[in-house]
Amino acid sequence: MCGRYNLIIDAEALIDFFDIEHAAIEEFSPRYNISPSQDVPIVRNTGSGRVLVLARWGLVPHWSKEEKPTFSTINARADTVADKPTYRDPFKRKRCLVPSTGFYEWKREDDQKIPHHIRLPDGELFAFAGLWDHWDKEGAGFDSYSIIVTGANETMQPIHDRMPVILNPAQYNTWLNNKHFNRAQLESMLVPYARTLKVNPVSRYVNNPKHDDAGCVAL
DNA sequence: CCAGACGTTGTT
DNA sequence: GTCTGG
DNA sequence: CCAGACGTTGTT
DNA sequence: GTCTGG
Repeated sequence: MCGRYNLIIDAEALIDFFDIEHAAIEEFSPRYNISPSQDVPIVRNTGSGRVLVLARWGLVPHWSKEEKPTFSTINARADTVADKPTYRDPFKRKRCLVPSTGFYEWKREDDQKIPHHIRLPDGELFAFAGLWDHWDKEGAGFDSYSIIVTGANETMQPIHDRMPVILNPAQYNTWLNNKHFNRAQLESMLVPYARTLKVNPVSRYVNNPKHDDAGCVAL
């Protein structure tokens, strides 16, 4: 599972790394502690280039009567994403990239839960495989998204048995091509990350969603 | 047919 | 214990 | 994911 | 909107 992550980078680097055609966000400050329900940058493909937009973490299906779903949609299981009513259509036509520089998982030890920060070897930018949808009510709509999760890879195993799907840059175009749907090809991308990750225990400071500074990635 | 769910994880 | 808010 | 609330009425 | 359960 993935219920908290960070995006410690400035807008310029984000736009550069993801080859963004149009950035539909006013401004962006590095985020150390992104929580569900918050508006966060995601990358979508419009057909004429990639756009960076703000979307709410926790996918609200277009058919939802309420502005908030009555069930958790922050994550979608890789093995059922093609079949679940909430994710089936987004999987076909509304795939997105969710930029990140690291995520947090809580390791259970006895009766304690110790937060860990997981990132790429050099803390570089990467992307989770995501799905989005648009909810609208009398013109007042918004975009929201979910992060796809799968089993843990070798590095993650000691911490937690699940992890978010991390895509490689070589896969971005195929994942974002919402005009072409090949279920088997797309599902083959939703696997545990093949490379080694860096895992560090951090202070419980990160536990509080109100905290959003460098203290979140320190011990 | 209509009503009600639509999700994930962890724990018992 | 369980739900809501961030 | 964790933190924090979890309730009602009447009065200012 | 669409599927499942009754």
